[in-house]
Amino acid sequence: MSTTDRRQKAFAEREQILLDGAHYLISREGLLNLQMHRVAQHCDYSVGTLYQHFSSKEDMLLALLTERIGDRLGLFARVADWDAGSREQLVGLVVADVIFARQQPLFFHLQQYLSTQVISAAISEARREQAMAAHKPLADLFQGVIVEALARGDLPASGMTPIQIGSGLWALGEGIHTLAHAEGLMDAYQLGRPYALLFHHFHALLNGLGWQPLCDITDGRAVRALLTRVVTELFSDIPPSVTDTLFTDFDQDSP
Amino acid sequence: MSTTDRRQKAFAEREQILLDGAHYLISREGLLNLQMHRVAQHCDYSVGTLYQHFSSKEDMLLALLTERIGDRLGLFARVADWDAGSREQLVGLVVADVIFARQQPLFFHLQQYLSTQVISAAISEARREQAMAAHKPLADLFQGVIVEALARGDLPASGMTPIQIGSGLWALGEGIHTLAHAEGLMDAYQLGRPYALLFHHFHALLNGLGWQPLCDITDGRAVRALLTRVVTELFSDIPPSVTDTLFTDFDQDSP
DNA sequence: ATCATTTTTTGAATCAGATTCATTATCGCT
DNA sequence: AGCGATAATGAATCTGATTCAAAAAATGAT
Repeated sequence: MSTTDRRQKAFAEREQILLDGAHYLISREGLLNLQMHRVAQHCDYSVGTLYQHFSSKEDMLLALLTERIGDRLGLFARVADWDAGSREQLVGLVVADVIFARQQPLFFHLQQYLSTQVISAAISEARREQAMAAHKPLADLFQGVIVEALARGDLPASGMTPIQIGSGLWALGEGIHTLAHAEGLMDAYQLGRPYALLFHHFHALLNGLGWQPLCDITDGRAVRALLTRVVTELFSDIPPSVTDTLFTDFDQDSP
Repeated sequence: MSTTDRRQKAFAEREQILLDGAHYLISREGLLNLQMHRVAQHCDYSVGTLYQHFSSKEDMLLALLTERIGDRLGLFARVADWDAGSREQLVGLVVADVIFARQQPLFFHLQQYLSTQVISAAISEARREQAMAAHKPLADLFQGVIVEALARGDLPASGMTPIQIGSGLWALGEGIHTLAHAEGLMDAYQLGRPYALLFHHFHALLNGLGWQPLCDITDGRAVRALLTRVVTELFSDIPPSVTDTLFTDFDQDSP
């Protein structure tokens, strides 16, 4: 067994090296220009070895994506451990999401690329399951906030499951990311900073779901005050250049 | 120049033939298996001729996508001509969107595929502008409903532009499409029919924005009644198998 | 109608880059 | 050291998009 163990460990280590190499190359030359033989070359392994780890290029990219989910979860976990109301926590999750989107734009490009039917066809079942499993804690965490809101009575009971309730909120965030990343769209329609819009609509949706305490969305200052609180209490270590995106645009000078 | 005119016309006609051929092949063998030489072959032209029309495969696919926007607009236009309140009209637009998504799943796959940064790099500027321009009437129509709602006082004025108000609604729809199309996601989290969820959250968001008249989202019957009205008044010609998706799931047996 | 000129079409050849697999090297063991 | 077993290698293969030199067709002046 010892032999097998050692081998497995070495194998896992090498996989890490390969993924790091791929990440490095993408960050230097872009996703579009990533070539398998260059990854192998960069890591001083042969192409064949690369294919010992990944069944295809797409498979490798999904592994890269899956790796990052941990970082995302780290940001989310801060929110879960935070002593605050369920509504604040949700806003905290959205802030975490936006911070992550800014810190790791590659993650979103990969996600977008790999979830395309055309591309996802080339991914092995095992790798897909691994990705699903890695997402699980994240979904659980999100669901946990909703379950607790129901338990506390912040949110009126309905016939819907917590996940169904959450799906709208999730979809809204996902949709804003899509708009934000769509080439030329933001400029064409002068949408300003998409993430400022996100918070506005997020609160509107929460209000519409009857999530207590309600928030006056016409009061831009109140919305911003909550964001500031989230940032100072949870994300004070994140560079301001990243958290800046959160702060407004369209209602900068409202009362 | 009669000669030039005639040539241009013939050229445009051939482009149509090529696009139809591509569409036919995709519908038979899937987007994944589309090959340029097969398109040429199928239409009895040479590969070189194909490239006279499209600068790359992706360019051709965007042309195919752009072509369909007209169909989408057709569904949307019915709603714009409909004599109803602004809130009903918005729901009508969402219904149109969902019908289109079911009728032309290829549209969404293409949209998803082509908006990927990796892929969109291979598209000519001219084609991109053409696609943008084709989208314009659709955006205008959507914006028109919001402008009128503001004018009628159905929606409280805020510092936001109509498009900014609409962006949340649009993002929600876009996000639900994304979830609906993500491989395995709906099953993994038992979300049921995504489009039933969409209407629930859509009304919640409208309520949260203060869009009059408010709708009691706990009353599943009322939500469904409005959908039925939209379908019978605007989309009675659409096969029930398509409009079925609209009708719920999670609150089927609520009071 | 003929022919020189321009424009269009053609498809075999090229090219890029992912993937394979026969060969070579390494390992663990006796 | 020698013997399988296991892993690594990278040149060769394969797929499929794209190009471009040559052939064909259209134009229009004589």
